Formats: sequence, structure tokens, C-alpha cells
Amino acid sequence: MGGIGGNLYLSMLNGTDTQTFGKDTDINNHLQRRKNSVDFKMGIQDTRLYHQDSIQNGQGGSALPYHADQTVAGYGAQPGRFYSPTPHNSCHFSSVRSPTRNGTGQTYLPTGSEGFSTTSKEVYPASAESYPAPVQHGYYRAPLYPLPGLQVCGKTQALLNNYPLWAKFHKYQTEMIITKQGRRMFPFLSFNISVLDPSARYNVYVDVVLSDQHHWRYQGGKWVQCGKAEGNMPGNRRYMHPDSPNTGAHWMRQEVSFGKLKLTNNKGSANNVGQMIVLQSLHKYQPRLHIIEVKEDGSEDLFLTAKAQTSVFPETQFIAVTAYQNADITQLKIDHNPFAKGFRDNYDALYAPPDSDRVTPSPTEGQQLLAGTCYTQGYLMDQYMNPLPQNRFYSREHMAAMGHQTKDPSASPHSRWYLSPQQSVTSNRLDFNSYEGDFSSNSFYKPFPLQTSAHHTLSYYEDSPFATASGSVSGASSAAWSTGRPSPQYLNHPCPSKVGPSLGWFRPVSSTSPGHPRLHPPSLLEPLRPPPSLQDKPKEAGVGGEDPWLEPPSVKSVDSADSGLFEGGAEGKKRRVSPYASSTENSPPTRSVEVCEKDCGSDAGYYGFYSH
DNA sequence: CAGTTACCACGCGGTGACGGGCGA
DNA sequence: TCGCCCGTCACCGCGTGGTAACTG
Repeated sequence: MGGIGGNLYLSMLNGTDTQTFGKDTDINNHLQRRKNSVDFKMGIQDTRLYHQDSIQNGQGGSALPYHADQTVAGYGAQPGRFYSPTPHNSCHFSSVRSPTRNGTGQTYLPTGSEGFSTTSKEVYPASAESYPAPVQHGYYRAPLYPLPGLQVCGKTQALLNNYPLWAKFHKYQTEMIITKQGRRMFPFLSFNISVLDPSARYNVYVDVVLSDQHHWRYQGGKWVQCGKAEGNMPGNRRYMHPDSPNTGAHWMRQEVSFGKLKLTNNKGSANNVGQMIVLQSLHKYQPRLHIIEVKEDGSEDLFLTAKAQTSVFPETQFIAVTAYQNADITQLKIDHNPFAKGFRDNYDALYAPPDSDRVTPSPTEGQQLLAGTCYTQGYLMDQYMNPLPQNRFYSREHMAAMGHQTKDPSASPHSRWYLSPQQSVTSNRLDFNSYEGDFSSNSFYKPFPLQTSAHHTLSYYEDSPFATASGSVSGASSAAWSTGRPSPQYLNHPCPSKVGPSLGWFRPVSSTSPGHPRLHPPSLLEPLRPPPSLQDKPKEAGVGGEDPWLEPPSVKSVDSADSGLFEGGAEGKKRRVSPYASSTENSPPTRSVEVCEKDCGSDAGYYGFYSH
């Protein structure tokens, strides 16, 4: 077991700033030293430090060494269980972890006894029925996990970066299209990995296993089980991250994403076998993240393999389909996947259900929001918390009328509330070789201030808007929120407090709600809270009225012209500015730059994620 | 009839060709 | 005049969901 003997375990989540504490006094001392550590404060005020041993003990482990560290945090987690169900933090996780539509055992619990094989035998062994969730899930003690989408296995922490989006899909039972030529996942899997040995080498890969032994069918607006799953499905079900093998430092340095992973139903496909995972339609699958230490030459050592870490995020469960069944899922995909933008403009008019049935907020709802906030574009952002279709609610003229500088993404005082960590992705993502270089050059893409790696010392905070405890954020400095990790939505995750304003997705876990006096000095987190104008806004009612912590219903993202790729020249002439080059001019070197230089020396285009 | 497949239009970014401005 | 830099434009490829035709 990879426990650390009962020491409280604090991590900045980026793995480069992890410390262990033997005593509470150590924590307090550390707190003094690290006043600005938002993560840390979260841990303190919620007394939800990671307790490795407890976590480990909660797994009900396996005799197999490999699975000894397998983490199934959150599996079968019941509403309010993932989070501390304390009054001030009454967890709305239930709204995230949707119950199955048919009431059957969606929260199928892997026991960790399955192996790596790609055969059907790796199906989670027991039936759903055999897993009365309250007993089966690995973490009975709720408070141990302060962050959804975070899993600690052994020493390693894996954070599901786009957790909110996954959760949003999960709420409606995620469907993933599979085609013969392979279809990318959306949302895709993206993790932040921490607490690895920086010098050791690891393979990081994802496999997809059957989530249950049932065949599913969509009937009457619900997914219902229908017969047994077909076993012994041939084909690859493992996708090795192209950077593998690589050092722990490498994996921890950047986000590890699997955006190019493709799903196919073509069993005989010999092409791109390395990039494709073969699945069967109408079966429910569970992706798993594996981190295996390997030898210097990259080969897997039996002993090291035994220490492999596996993380399972139930929210990433999906049903493979050849055509979308649930219109809600279709709508979510259209709304969030930038490649589906072509379906956004007329979709509402053609297909939109009544507002009350909408998955995503109606224009009316969106218009209630402050305009002009999310000035990002494209896939990466959408992947995290995409705005609604860009054109849906706010025309550029409207934005201008609202007094926002559409040319300056950071100009909006509220923009950072909608900024996606996916922007950071552009500078901190590990995905194939496509993350080529510096996308953070524009000031808009400053590293996320919570990073405390060697690349980003706390001094960063001093320059960040958070250092100005006033909470007033200049447009320029607000950009600091635009990138990096961990994702704001983790730091401020869900747990929409009943007393709190909307935008719970961005609310600090810490609560300043009545009855729960602040246990800490003004936190750097506080500026994270939405500005008053947003706070005062009535809670958005999505479908079901419950994911206030997700992205705001309407956010204006911008096209390239507004994304900072262009800027006014000295002569007022519109001048194209390379998104990759400006860092040398006005922006301090960013982490991504370093990463770029160290790793590949190429530049990471924003959309480079999709480079081929 | 349910599920699968192939094709479609769409939006987007990347790329290269082309031309204009500017300095040597 | 030449070379360089930069901006504009068109084209291309990719990935997307929709849809009709096909299949078992």
C-alpha cells in the first residue's frame, strides 16, 4: 500500500509542491508560511486534508498488488457523500452524480480485482445489484475528498481536469459516438497528475473497461439494461499516452490529456490501433487512468508494475453508441464541442425544446448574465466549461453596447469568472506532440496563479489579482486566472451552498456562510467569488435546476478576432499577432514557455491540440 | 424496427501564395 | 532595386452532428 503512515498529506495538486505533515503544528506553521496557498486553505478550513491511509483503507483492497493502489474514489458515491455533508457545505454532488434514469445500478463499482487485460474478463466483476452503493464505494468517509475529480491512489494524485463538464454529461448518462474510422471522445480525458517521483519514469495510459455486464438500450427516454453484454470483444482497449514513457516531472509539469484518443467499433481495424480503442455499441464503459513506473529503458518491470496506480472517475463512464440517443446529450455536445459549432446557430430554432426542458440555459437565461465574459475560444475552453454557443446570446455589437472591449479578452472585469482552465491547457497540456509551444504568450494566458511549482513561485500571487485582497480585479491581472492548474472549478468546486450565490462551480469549497464562521484570514480564494453583480443574480435554473457550479449559462466566447490574436497596432492598424510569439514582448516567461523549451522546443498552438 | 454506415454541410485552424510597405 | 516582413486571402483537412440509406 502506498500510504504514508497517517501523516496528513497536503498537496498543491501540481505535484511539485507537495508536503507531508506529521503534526497539526506543522500544518499551522506551514499555513503561516503559505498564506497565499489557496489549496491549502481549502484544506484547513474544511478540515479535509488528504489522508492517505484513510483513503487507502477505504478501498477494501485487493490481494493483487497492482490493485492495492487502485483508487475508486467516488465510485458509488452517494449524494452528499463525496463531499462533506456538513450544513455549510451541503453537497449538491447528487446533482452531479446523477442517478440513473431507470433507477438501475449506474454506479457500478469496480472492485479493483480486474486486471489490465483487455478481454471481457476485466468487466467489473460483480453485478450492479451486488453493490449496494452505500457500502461498496471505496470512500465511506466523505470528508476525505475535498475535491471532486481528484483521486489519490498510493501517493499519486490524479485530478480529472474537466470534471465539471464530465459531470454535466454524466448527469444525462454520457454517450460517446463510435465509428469505424474512430471518433474522438468529447469530453476527452484530461488529468493533472501529481506526487510522482520526478526522476522516475512512468507510462501513463488509459484503458476502457466494461462498466457492467449489460447491454443497454435507449427506450422511452431512458437507458435501460437489455440483456447481457457481449463478452470477448477483440480489439485494443488501451491507449498509451504518446509521451510515455516519461519522467514523473514531465507528467506533473503539465496536464495529461487524451484528446486524440479515438473510439471505434471496428474490431478488425489495424490502422491507428494505437490511437483507437475498440468498443461495442450500446455497452457501458468506464475509462481508467493508469500510471505505471517503468525502467529506464521504458520497459515495464514486473515489480514496478505491481506498484501501478489506477484511477477511476465514475463521471467518465459512458455508453458507446453509433448515433446519439439522448437529445440532451446531443445538445450538450453541440453546446460544448467547438467542432459542432455548425449546429448551434439554428439548432435552437429547429430543435430546441421548451426552455424548461433545455439542457443548457435558454437565451433568456443567458441574457440575465453579465455579458462579455468568456473571451476564449475553441475547443480547449469548451472542454472545461464551455460557454453556450457563442452566437447564441450576444452579438459583438451587443457586447460593445455593454461596454466590453471585445478586442481585449482580459478587459472584462468579470472575465476571469468564466475563464477556463482549458486555456491553461494550451500551455500546460501534455497531449501527443501537439502541445507545441507557448500559447501563453499573450498576457491573457498567464499561468494559473495557484501553481506553486518551481516554475511559479508564490511571488506570482503577489502579482496576481489575489494578492490584492480587495477583490477588484483589473482586466489585465484578471488574466492570471486564465491558465494553469489546478482548475478553478476544483478549487472552488461544486458544493453550491444554499446561502451562496449562483455560479457555485466557482465557489470556493470553503464557506463563509452563516453559521460557519471563517476559520482563516481572508483567503485568496475570495476574489474568486463572482463579483457582486453576479452574486446577486438569482440562481440559474438549468434543466433540473441544479448545476449552478457549472459554467454560467451564457458566456460570450470570441472568435479569433477577439481572442487576442489580433491587437491594435501602434498606428491603429490591425495587425496580426502570432499567438505564439508575443510572450517575448510583453509577457514574462511563463511556465509554458519553459515547458516548451525543455520539452519540445515547439510551440503549442491553442488549437495545436488538434494538430495532426 | 433498431442499429449501423456513409455522406453531407458546417466551423475552424493551418498553410501557402500573393502583394504591399519599408529599410538597406 | 532588392530583400524582408507582414497582412490578406483562398484552399485544405479535420472533426462535428444530422440524415438518409442500408443491414440484420
